Amino acid sequence: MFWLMKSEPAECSIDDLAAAPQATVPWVGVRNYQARNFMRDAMRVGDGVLFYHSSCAEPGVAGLARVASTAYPDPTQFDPASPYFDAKATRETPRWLLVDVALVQKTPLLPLRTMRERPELATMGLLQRGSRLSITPVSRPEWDAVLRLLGVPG
DNA sequence: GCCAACGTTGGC
DNA sequence: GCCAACGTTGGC
Repeated sequence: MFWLMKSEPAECSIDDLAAAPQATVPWVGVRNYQARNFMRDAMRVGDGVLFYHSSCAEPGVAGLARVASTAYPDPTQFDPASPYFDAKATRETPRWLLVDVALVQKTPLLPLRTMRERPELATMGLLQRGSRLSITPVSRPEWDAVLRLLGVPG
């Protein structure tokens, strides 16, 4: 399958991902059940990921990545010092899961503005009215269309 | 900073 | 189970 995953570049940009050990980061901080369930139930190692920059000057797809692990507990939920701390989570019954995400390649930015202009992308979850989900599935045709716009060979 | 849209919480 | 209040997201 294919996915779009939002990251605030102030938190973890595509360059931060590239600079991480083995160009891989644990996708910490997801605190939405639907997004968690995608990671827990539907993601498979090797799935393609559109790495999206959100809440920034130039929102858009900034690179390609892949799912690099199965789901496991997000350690930040147990850390009282973390902004992602969840007092109701315990190590015995963790509430939040994550997957590791590995860089495939940085790309030229495909701006959100451009994506909205493209009819072939109109079905993307990201572009639906009121959509806020930080992880959304991407269909094969949507994936192919994005790669074409990025100038990346499929 | 604004605000629309959505998710969560908690009283009842 | 309902639903109002509140908090968050995220583009603009």
